[in-house]
Order: sequence, then C-alpha cells, then structure tokens
Amino acid sequence: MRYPAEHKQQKRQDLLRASGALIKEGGFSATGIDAIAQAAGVTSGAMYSHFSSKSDLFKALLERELQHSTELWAGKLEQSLEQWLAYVMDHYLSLDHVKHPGTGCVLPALGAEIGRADPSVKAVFAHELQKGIDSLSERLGSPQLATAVISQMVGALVLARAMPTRQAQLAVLDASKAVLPTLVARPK
Amino acid sequence: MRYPAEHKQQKRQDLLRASGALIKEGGFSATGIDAIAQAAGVTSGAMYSHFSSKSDLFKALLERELQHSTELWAGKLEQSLEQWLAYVMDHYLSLDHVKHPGTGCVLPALGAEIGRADPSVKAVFAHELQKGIDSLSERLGSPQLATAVISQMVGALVLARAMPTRQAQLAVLDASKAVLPTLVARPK
DNA sequence: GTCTATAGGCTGATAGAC
DNA sequence: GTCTATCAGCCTATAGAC
Repeated sequence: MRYPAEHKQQKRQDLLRASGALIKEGGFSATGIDAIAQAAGVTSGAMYSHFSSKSDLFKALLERELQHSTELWAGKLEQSLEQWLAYVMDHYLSLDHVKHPGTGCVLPALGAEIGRADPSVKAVFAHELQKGIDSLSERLGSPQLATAVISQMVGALVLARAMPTRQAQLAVLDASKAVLPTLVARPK
Repeated sequence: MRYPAEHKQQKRQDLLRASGALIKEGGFSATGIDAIAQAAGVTSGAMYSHFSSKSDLFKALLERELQHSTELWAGKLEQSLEQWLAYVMDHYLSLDHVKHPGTGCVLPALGAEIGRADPSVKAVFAHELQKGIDSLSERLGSPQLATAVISQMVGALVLARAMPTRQAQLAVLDASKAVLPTLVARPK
C-alpha cells in the first residue's frame, strides 16, 4: 500500500466527476444518493465511506466545480479583452451550454440551492468563488465588474434554460451578448 | 349557489398565495404537497380537488407570480428612467429581497427548476414572462434591453443568496447597481 | 369540496459481513 | 472500502366517507 491516500483522493474525484453531471442536470435535492452512487459505479453504502453526508458531498462538489471553472477563465487571460469576450460569449452563452447543464457551470444549475443550503456549504462556495472573481478581475480591471459580468451570464443562462423553444432561448442569450461589450468596455 | 365558479377561483388564488411563499422559500421539488396544503390550511387530499397534480400547481403558481411581478413593473412606467431605475435598485437589488425569497420574485427562486420542468410548465412560464418583457420594453426601449436587465438582476439575486455573509451579499448587489445605469442609458 | 386513510415507492443514513 | 440488507420517514397520488 504505497499510495493509499492518493488513491482515496483519486477515487473521491472520480465519484465527484461522475455524480456532478447528474446533480447539475437534475438538481441537488431532487437527486438521490442511490442514483448518484449508481452513476459512479458503486453502491450508496460505499458513498458514505467517502462523504459523511449528502451535504458533505455537496461541499466537495462545489469546491471541485468552481476550481474547474476558475481554471477555464484563467486559461484565457493572455488574450486581449476582445478575444476573451468573444470566447466567453461563444462558450458560456451558447445553446450547447443551455441544453447540457451536466457539463456546464454550477452557478446557473445549482445557485438557488446553494442559497438554501446550510452556512458551511455557503462558506465553501464563497471561498472558491472569490478565487474565480479575483482571477476575472485581472482581465476586467475590478472585482466589481467581474461580479457584474458573472451575474449577467448566470441570469441569462437561468432564464434561457427556463424557455421552451430554441428561439426563445436564443433571444435571451443574444440579449446578454448585446450588452456585455458595453459593460466590459466601461472602465467607469 | 350564485357564485360557485367565482368562489372556487378565489379559493384557488388563496391556496396559491399561501403555498407560493413556502415553495419559493424551500424550492419546488423539495417542498411536499402535505406542507403546501398545511400552509394553506387544508389537507393534501383537498389540494387535488383544485390542482390535478403537483406540476399543475406549479403552472398555476408561475402564472400568478409572474402576473404579480409584471404589475409591479408596469405600475412605475409613468416615472422617468432615472426614477424607475432607482426604484428597481432599491427594491429588487435589496438585502431584504435577498433574505426573503418567499415574498420576492419567482425567477431567482425557481428559475433553475423551471428549466427542469416539463414543456407545458415552460410554455406557461414563457407566455407570462413575455408580457413582463413587453411591459418593460416600453420603459427601456427594446425587448432585448429589457431581457438583459432582467438577466442582470436575476443573476445578482441568485449569487447574493448563495453568499454566507451580509457583506458578501451586498458586494454582489452593489456590483449590479454599479453597471445597471450604464446598461440602460445606452440606446445602442 | 374536504376529510381520513392508505397505497407504493423513494429518501438519507446505518449495521454488519467480507 | 465496498458490499447487501434494512431502518424509519417522507413523497405523490388516490379511494371512499361525509
């Protein structure tokens, strides 16, 4: 047993990766431990040797998801502001992102449920999101503008997903795409 | 029995009013029919004489909530753009709204769950939201700008509610308040 | 139209074998 | 660490009395 700790950590990440898609797709409270475990290829009993409770799994999932998102944003910091914005619009504000919450950002999928979670969950969330905001601030000039941009995109995705037709979804996405350039171009 | 239809309609509205706060507070899927009925002062069996299913109740609730929201927005159309914006910021983007989802807007509270609901729910949602967007367009000049403003505020409220401290909640609200004036002032 | 009672299934979590 | 088996409680929805 040379790498027991590493293996356990790796398995934890595997479980989170497999369950993350399911939870973002169906919602946290509406997705049962059995379904989560099954998607990860284990039984519900085995889940509890990695996470002490469903809430504990929620915390670990948020940590992982937000770190992943921050890496995505930070990876494009070498580009110009125009290039960065074009990249964001093409990916975040896309019909693909609307249609597939399981492979997308946690914020529009689970944001409201984080708001209903207990304080320890919110604390983990705020801690990890702050890193993302700090990273975005380097690109946009201020934490305030970074926060406003995130709010704009999260709101757009929530609304677009609630729409019944592709046409209506596109209208919501296009509305955000139309205002974002004037938003980020303002050093204010 | 001179007003049976009216009485039944009135009772329906009473049930929706009483259950609306509970559902927006705790989430739709996480709130049971028993709790909803109890908040409305009846039993779960009685609920099914007014709504054929929980999903049917969801539709009726969205209809009611969005009509109420649209009336709130439309009631301020006689004001100047500056006055209107100040009103919106003070009320929608307030700590009070963050802390009390039960008495607030449906969109940040249940938006993600509408996205997971069946097409008939989404159709009702889109139909009623369109009226609100049309109303807002009169004030802001275009449906596109109205949609972007709604996205901005919905995203801000979702994020603010996910924050653990009042300070962090305020930071999110202030970030949106800082960009909204430049957003609506642009006729583009 | 509202009640009580109940069906049938799913929930999060635990105990003990291996 | 993972399994099977199981607990007590909750879920949506329905049946039948009044």
